[in-house]
Amino acid sequence: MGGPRFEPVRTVRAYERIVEQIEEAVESGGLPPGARLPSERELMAQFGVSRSTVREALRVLQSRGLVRSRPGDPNGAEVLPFSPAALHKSMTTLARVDELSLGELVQFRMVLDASANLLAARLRTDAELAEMDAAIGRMREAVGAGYDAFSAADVAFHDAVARASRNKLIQICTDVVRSIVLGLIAGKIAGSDDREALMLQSIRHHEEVLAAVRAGDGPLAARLSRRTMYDYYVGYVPAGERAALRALLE
Amino acid sequence: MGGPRFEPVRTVRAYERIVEQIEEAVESGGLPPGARLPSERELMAQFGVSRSTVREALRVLQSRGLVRSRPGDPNGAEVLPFSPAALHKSMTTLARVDELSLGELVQFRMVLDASANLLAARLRTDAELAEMDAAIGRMREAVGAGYDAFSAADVAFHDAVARASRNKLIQICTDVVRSIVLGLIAGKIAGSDDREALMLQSIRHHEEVLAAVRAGDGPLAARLSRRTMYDYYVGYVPAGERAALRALLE
DNA sequence: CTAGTGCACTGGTCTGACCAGTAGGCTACG
DNA sequence: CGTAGCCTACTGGTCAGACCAGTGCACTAG
Repeated sequence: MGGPRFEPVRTVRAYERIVEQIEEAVESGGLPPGARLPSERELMAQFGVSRSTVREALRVLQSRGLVRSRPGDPNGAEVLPFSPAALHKSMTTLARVDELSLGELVQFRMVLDASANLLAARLRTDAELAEMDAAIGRMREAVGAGYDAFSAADVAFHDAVARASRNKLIQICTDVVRSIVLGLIAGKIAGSDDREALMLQSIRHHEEVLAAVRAGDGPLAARLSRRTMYDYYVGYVPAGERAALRALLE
Repeated sequence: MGGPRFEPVRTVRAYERIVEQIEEAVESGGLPPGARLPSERELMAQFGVSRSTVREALRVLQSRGLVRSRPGDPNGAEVLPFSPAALHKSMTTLARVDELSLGELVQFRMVLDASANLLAARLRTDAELAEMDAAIGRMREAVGAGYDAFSAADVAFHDAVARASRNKLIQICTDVVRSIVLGLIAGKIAGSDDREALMLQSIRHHEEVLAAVRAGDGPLAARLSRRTMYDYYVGYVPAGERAALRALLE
């Protein structure tokens, strides 16, 4: 030992260098959302590579949701505002390939929603309370109108709570995980016979949660929200996984 | 209104179709990790497109962490086991471009870690307890040895807790968010004067958390873990954001 | 039996071309 | 003078064919 410690050289593809440079420019704010990249032919001159290489770099950036290109657009690729689409994609992949069970997903939603409620109870504004109230109103109206309308109102309620938590990470993860869960149980719902009873129960539960948030009782709101979600989804979760969900209920 | 509702046609790029097909094969298990894709020249025959198109598709799949290709490999691209690398990448991007503050990240870690502890207290095995114990032991040894060793032991402890929660989503998000947080505060640490005091306090806190987990008291473990993390990171969080963190402490 | 050498093949990159789109200027018509 | 429509100069999407450096494997010479 001793002497100079050599480290293995990592050959870096040309297109990767391009990705890095553009990514850096976007993330540092040098290329704000809405800005345009030069055209591919221009980029190939600036980077001193061929168009194939430029295009491979753009494909990567595009798959990460950083830019979008449109054929014929004389302005070149457009820098996009961040969207959790890439996050969503990778989490969906995770759910599909890595045996992520419905139980784990619901459990994670319980964790997120409970935390959102805990924070919302302390930080919510009157406008946000009104928003939650309105969402519950729409849930009530949608009982006879079918699952889609009901689910949309339900989503709106939880979104309002997540926003009131003031934590973007909670908002985004809530959004991503929820859409995966809804995708997994889609189709298993329409056939349910006691659907209306479940809706009415869910509305009652949401009202209790909202009351706790309004009263500023975070721990209570968190506990109630876990219970609400458990009752709403437990029917879709395999019996063997339900114990793990119950572990989150005091 | 009425009549047939037309929806805008979405032109689908050729490379996107290829991505979809291969993605589907990977996610459905038709191409398990370790399997090899045909070579690019073979793929271009199978899909009936040019090599550039095949390559753009492979770049996308590669940036999503599904496959890896290596020049000269006579077997073609390799299908990878899922790794949260893509998740990590998009969350890092989120943190950089979307003004994700350190406060939000730490708050999210508190949520995740508390939930992991809550679950771990109910589900942990003796082996996992031993692992946590060993990690605290390494933290103790590392007090004099510098921040890196201490931090590594600390990470090991939280990883053990996350694994004991039996929820992969919690494990992965914990891992991703932690590395972002550590990246953000890297460098602000070495200079700290009261570093050793902070370490000793942290060890004491971890011991209390472990005791609660061992006793099976989930709510207590959750509360203590939030406090532990708050005390450890509050010094790096801007004063204006600390109130939001305290909202998570009862 | 082994050490070494080719060879056939891989992915990475380049060149140059064609096509279908788009935007914006130009023209001819009202 | 105003506008509808065309024209052109671009764009990105795709293709074909080529070269190179690197790899694994079979074959061969010792």
